[in-house]
Amino acid sequence: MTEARFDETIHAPVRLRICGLLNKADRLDFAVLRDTLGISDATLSKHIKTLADSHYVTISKSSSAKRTDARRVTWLSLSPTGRSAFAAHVRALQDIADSRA
Amino acid sequence: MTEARFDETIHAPVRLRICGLLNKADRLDFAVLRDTLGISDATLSKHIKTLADSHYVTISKSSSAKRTDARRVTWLSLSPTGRSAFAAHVRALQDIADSRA
DNA sequence: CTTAGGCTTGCCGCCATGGAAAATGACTTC
DNA sequence: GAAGTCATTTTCCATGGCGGCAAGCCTAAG
Repeated sequence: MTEARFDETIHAPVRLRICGLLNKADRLDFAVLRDTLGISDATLSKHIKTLADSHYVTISKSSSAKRTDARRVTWLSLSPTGRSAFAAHVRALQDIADSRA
Repeated sequence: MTEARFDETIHAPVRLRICGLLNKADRLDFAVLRDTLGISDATLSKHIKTLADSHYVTISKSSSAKRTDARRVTWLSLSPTGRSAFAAHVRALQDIADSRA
């Protein structure tokens, strides 16, 4: 069981939600995430970059099928490292909520 | 049972910890809280003000006992409103952790 | 009146955040 | 293969939070 560890990078509201969503889904499409969060392309892109720089999120772009209307999709997912960090952060939050920290 | 409600004011790391601590203890001395959090007087004072402005925290200063070494103490505590808000915020965090939000 | 303790405020630098708009990159099309 | 599209990414810029130092205040004690 991972140690509780408060993570400033994850704590920011938008990034916390991103991690929560990615933690449940195996992966999510950039556009879907952006709409779910109700933020702009630019904003999501920057938060994803922040998380990717910490190796918490991985990005993979579908080369797309040859045929016309096949959208190009950017898939986002939490890396194992990201899952651990998120779990540790959640634990830190629980400790705070219970006033154990 | 209160609704889950994400509260930006409470979410800031230092304030989240302040609320967590005050939520458990009935009230805490300014100095103790400052040392527990490991921050400066100024910083704690400003965060407390922020919370007080939202009516989450109440401040009461002991007039002190007449006798000499009786320290003047500033007691801080979570108001009922503050407790509800904190509980609601914690619930919002749980929802995010479980990806229900 | 002067001190001293203890919180509060003003000041200032620094970094985070968000969106609009310009810039990219990777296909499609003609 | 030049031009167009679409889906992000970056740049630019304005706004606002945060922290500490130092000065200010207030209250109680000399």
